[in-house]
Amino acid sequence: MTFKKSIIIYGLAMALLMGLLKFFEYRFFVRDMTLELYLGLVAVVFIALGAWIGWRLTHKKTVTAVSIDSFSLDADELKRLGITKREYEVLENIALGLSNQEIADKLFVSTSTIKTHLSSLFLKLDARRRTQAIQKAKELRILP
Amino acid sequence: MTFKKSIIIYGLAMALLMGLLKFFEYRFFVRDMTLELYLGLVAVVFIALGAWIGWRLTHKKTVTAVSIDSFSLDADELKRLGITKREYEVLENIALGLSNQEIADKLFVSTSTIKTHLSSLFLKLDARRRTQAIQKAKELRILP
DNA sequence: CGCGAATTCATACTTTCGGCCGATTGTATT
DNA sequence: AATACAATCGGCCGAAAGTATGAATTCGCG
Repeated sequence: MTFKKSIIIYGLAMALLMGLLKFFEYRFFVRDMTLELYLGLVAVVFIALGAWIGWRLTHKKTVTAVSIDSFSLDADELKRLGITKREYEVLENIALGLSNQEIADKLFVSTSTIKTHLSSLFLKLDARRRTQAIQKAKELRILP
Repeated sequence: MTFKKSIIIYGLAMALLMGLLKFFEYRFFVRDMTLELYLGLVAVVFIALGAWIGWRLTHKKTVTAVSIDSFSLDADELKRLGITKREYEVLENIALGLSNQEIADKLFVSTSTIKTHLSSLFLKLDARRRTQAIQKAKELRILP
């Protein structure tokens, strides 16, 4: 459904571009436009199209996700805070209301490990309690 | 750091592309390659570059601003669950990440009272931990 | 007024959390 | 090889959270 639609849209866009190409080609021969300028125009147009396609392809999913829960993780914020994958997993799970033991079982590690990850998280989020960590994470938009 | 790196990478890619452009231009004049073929090549290359840039730019950091926090407290739900005013105040404050002591100070009562309210809340929300209570309250849309 | 619900508090007890150590392993990076 | 970091685990200890129980108030409402 969505895929077919995309194909059609991209096809139409391509056709339009090809038309533009021909148009410019015509002007090229008529007005003796310089080759460099012509190429520059083509390059700019196609780089824009490419960027647009890239954006569409990678943002399709995000857009639908947004309509569902209006949340998209900001990976930069995570990097800025130095929060690792494993730490983030623990963060997600305390936000679900799980205890250290439950998270340990879920992630197949010991509670000691969970505690270590939590301690790191508290440092990085400047929190003293798990509830505070959840709150701050939501403010920073790294949790829904 | 990462930003600067990106700039450099993009710059190098651009330079490379420009070199290719010149190379093809040269071949165009020498070998009398058809204009269409030349343009096609340019188009393909730049569309690829554009797609790549688009992918990089959007995949790196997912920024989604939209979310018109439309939260309206459902008083009916509170009544249905039998949650009292005071209990709800405590619920709000644990969601802010406060400790029992902090809530007690804020509401001018003792921690014993906070604990009592929390126990009632846990019963009514079917939770065993404050984090779980917060999670369930959000699911029930009685907390933003 | 009197009844029930809400709010308050306390004491004793168990469980969970969090801080503060230290340690090992594996994986990149240099 | 050396350095850095992520991920793992453990012990100890005090603080916080949560359970159970009982009881004293205050407040709304018929």
